[in-house]
Amino acid sequence: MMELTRKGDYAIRGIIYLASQPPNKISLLSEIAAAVDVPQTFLAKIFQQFSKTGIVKSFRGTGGGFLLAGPPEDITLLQVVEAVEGPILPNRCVLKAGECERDVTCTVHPVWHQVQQKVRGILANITLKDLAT
Amino acid sequence: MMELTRKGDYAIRGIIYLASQPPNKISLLSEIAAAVDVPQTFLAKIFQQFSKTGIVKSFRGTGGGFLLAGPPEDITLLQVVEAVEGPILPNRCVLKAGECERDVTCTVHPVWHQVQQKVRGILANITLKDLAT
DNA sequence: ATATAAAGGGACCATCAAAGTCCTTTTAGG
DNA sequence: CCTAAAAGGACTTTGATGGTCCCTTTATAT
Repeated sequence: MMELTRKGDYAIRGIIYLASQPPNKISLLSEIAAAVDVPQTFLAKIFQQFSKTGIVKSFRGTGGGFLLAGPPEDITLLQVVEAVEGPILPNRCVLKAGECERDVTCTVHPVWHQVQQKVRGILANITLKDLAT
Repeated sequence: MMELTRKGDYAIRGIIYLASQPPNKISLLSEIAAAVDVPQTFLAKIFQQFSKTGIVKSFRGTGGGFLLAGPPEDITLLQVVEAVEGPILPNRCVLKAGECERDVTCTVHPVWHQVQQKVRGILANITLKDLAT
């Protein structure tokens, strides 16, 4: 359980590639996809999400491509993962009150909350600088 | 991401019910299913897994049913979750070397390992006694 | 011995999200 | 205005999740 999806996996690989490039070097999607061995069309979707959440910048047309939106040390693994996988919610009832019918009496609730906090803490402490080669 | 499946959710509810019963009181599957509001046939599968991993004892025939295999304070949430959901593996490459093509060079690997350790630690610290009402 | 009450187990089905493809549109440069 | 890129929508495929059904085994009670 608690497995990262393939999408998350690809996302991390792709953005680490970006982070490993010389600063301001624009990378083509085709280039990234080939380098990290991910289907280009699928990676495209992933980078669109990156672009929307603002952790990468994209440029269209000739000479276009992708660029990290900030220095690698400012982008955390948490941001990357949550950008494509959504928020980290070990159990449906962790955040959204009301989603858990057993709401008030749920003794397990605080445990999942603790898990969530710990995991987010770990991921928030790792930056792309730590991960880039 | 990192969501518990419904199976895991049901499993926890079911076993907490057991843990909340008087010691040595045998509970029927039908009774548990009704109490925790889970389809009985589905819960049956879950308790079969519990039975296999040895955290509950089952008795067949008239007067049969289920019983916690030990005192609630000896059964951890980790055992319960892993019994039905399998081991906690945030990323495919965490445990099984070789499953990760990028093996040796994978800088993310240690991060997932850390996540795994923390989560297991939290869950291993919670027993059914803590959770039962 | 036989009827009955339970769990065990296998096969099966439905639904939904993950994973991936394809095609058209928009944007920018040469 | 042609070409190179990303953006975006629609679609398909695949597999896991969630769940049902039915038959078998085991045990008890009459």
